[in-house]
Amino acid sequence: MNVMNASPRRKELTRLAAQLFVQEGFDRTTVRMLAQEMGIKSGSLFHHFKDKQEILAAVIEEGTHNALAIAKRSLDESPPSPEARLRAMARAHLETLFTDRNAHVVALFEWRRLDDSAKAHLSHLRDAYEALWVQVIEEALAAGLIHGDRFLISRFVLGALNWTVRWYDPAGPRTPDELADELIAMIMPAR
Amino acid sequence: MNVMNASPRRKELTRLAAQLFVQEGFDRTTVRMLAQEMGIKSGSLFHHFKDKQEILAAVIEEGTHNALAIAKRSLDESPPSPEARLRAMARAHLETLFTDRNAHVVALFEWRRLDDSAKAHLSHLRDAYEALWVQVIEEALAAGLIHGDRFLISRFVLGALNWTVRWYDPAGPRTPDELADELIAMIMPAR
DNA sequence: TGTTTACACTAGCGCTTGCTTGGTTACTAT
DNA sequence: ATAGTAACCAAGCAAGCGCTAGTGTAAACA
Repeated sequence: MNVMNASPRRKELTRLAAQLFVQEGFDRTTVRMLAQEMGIKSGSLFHHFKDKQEILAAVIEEGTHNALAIAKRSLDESPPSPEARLRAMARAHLETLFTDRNAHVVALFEWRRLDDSAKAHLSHLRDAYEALWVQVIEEALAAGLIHGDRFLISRFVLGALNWTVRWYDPAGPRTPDELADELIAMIMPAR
Repeated sequence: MNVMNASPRRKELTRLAAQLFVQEGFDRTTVRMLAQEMGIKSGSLFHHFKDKQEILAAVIEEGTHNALAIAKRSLDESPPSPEARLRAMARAHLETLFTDRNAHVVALFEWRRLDDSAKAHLSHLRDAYEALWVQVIEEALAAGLIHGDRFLISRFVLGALNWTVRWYDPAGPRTPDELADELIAMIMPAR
């Protein structure tokens, strides 16, 4: 088995797996389906991954890692005003949600299928991402842009954003950035 | 097989199935697990339901039906002001989400497992429910309580509300009604 | 040149899955 | 008493599942 996590072949396989997991769901995706999609036989799969679980973990890790990187970069490049930073986070969230869509849908809806050790490892990444949100929202609260409980707000906002994968079509008339701006406008009393 | 949809035995079985589907997910719940939970043998299950799919459809139909009934009743009993009606819808949504929690979690996260004919049948119920939301939001827009695109707002709000099943604990310090009120406050500029 | 490594293959094991079959029991209506 | 029906059970089938064992091959390395 290949232990090097960043093998380019493995990365490509992870991408294909994410697509199948979204189409069929993790449980319904068989190792034979995965192998066929990758152009190999099912036995060969286990040269790259220890077991099926590990494929799932690789998909989710990849997606969450990217989300964290994009959010940090966006915040760094954003003007320092609380409103700009709030907008930057919302835009970054939708950007990563729809460029890396497959991985994120898997992360959102197949999280429970991870075994305990994978969950423990990955929840650190996820918590780091949520912490960015709470921080930006705290700044917005302090500036009087919004009102309410910071955890409640971050969860409502994340819920609204994550739910977009269920209905939003990036090929439609509205860009992800516009979508993010509309949400920010919705929760900001002041104009 | 029992064709009478409202057989009391079948209703009880549906309730138990909902619980297992939430715990394990639809795919991971085997007919043997379902049967054991119900105190019968796996073969006997197919006296009550044509196949495993039909159990899922029964769970989702029951939940969606209740949600629609509760929302309609809440609107009837609400004062006629747009703000009161908006608040009533949000409260009704969380009320049904957490009294009928199992059925709704299944409806939200196992919808894709339904076959096409079941989807077609049940999406009518769901559309009727969403239409109530769009209507109430239209009234709030007309009254100047909120601003923006009505479909966008209803989807953001429903997303935020539905996502609560992932983090909210009804046994915690906040009641569902308070939660609903906080969300309404978040999207209403005027105080 | 000989050895290792990466990657793929064939073949199939042991197990679980949804579902069917044929029959039994208890109750109810005639 | 008789017939009908709802609810259940024991047994098991055919298909599919994740995964393993053992082998082949070509490139990279010593």
